[in-house]
Amino acid sequence: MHRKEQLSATHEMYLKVLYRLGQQDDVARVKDMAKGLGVNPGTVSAVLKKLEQAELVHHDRYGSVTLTSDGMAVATCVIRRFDTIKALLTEVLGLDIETAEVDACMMEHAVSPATVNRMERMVSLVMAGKIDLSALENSPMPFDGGRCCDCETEGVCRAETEVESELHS
Amino acid sequence: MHRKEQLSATHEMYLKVLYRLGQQDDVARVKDMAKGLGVNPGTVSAVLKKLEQAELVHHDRYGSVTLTSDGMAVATCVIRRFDTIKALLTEVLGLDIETAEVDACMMEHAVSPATVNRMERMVSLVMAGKIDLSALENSPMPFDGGRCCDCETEGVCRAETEVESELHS
DNA sequence: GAATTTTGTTTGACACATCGAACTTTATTC
DNA sequence: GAATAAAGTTCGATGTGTCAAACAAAATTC
Repeated sequence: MHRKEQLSATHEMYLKVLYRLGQQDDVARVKDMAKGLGVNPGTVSAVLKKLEQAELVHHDRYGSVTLTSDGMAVATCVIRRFDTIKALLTEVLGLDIETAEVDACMMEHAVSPATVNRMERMVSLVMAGKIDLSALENSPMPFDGGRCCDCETEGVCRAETEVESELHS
Repeated sequence: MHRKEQLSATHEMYLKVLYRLGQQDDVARVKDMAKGLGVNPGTVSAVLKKLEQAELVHHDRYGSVTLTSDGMAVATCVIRRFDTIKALLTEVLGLDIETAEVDACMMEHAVSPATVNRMERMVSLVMAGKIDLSALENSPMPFDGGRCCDCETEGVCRAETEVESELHS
């Protein structure tokens, strides 16, 4: 995998959704991708064209869409990032699953390999009971008034524009 | 701070850079922002226009640029996110500062308030010595061959397109 | 197997963030 | 204070990701 030019977050999402669709149903359709991405079918057509040029998918006109092996490699990489971040947020930091999924879906496009590796390591040690996080459970939430981000109860404010489009999972 | 429509990552970056410039020099100039963002001055002019409409900055034509109080609130929020994520990556996960800064700069636009709060809590407990991470230091890196992301030694591969433009700090 | 419905594509438009180049203001220098 | 330099703005263009609407192909139904 020596893909020099970084893929956009968008392209990564398309590949991820495609991968997931391939897992549940056997074939993926434009319609399903559009639904999964919360996006217009016309948009999917357009993006698929680029993805095909990059040899990440192939797509029979009016037919099904599948990942190439390169596309598959990228997709599994993105999914690994997602899973790792989600696990970190839930298992280590104690966030609820919904918030964790929304955030992981945005963060998955922003982490370097080194970071993912460290996160993964942390998660596995915590889950193996080798790191004691009881201090975290008992500590109070940080709260000091004036900060715009202190709205833990509202939780998903940053994500709420995102929620209706079902990009995440 | 009830800002319903989410700001773009770009706008957040502009505000953050502006804040930092305001700290070191007293006045911020378009030139400085352009430099700090790795972007053309014309672009700064254009974006500033939007930011001014959103009442996040004011900008005297051909003159200096300053944050409004709303802009200041957003900027400090973004910076808090950056600092928190950076601290998590270095203090908790043990990443080097360079990688942590690059990643934090991308992730700062992708985390919900709830997540930042949890991260902050975690960081402060670790730094206060209330959580023992020695298991992490001694554990081997995850490595299982076929994965595209297993390139810890190259570290910043995902970020390297980003590095030359000095967006991060 | 013709009509209808569903699915997919194309087209034209838009917003965003960007550039480079032409132009305008402001600042500096002589 | 006129000439020059530096900083800022505007303009036209580009690429990306998106939409809605018009159109085309495939699938379903009768």
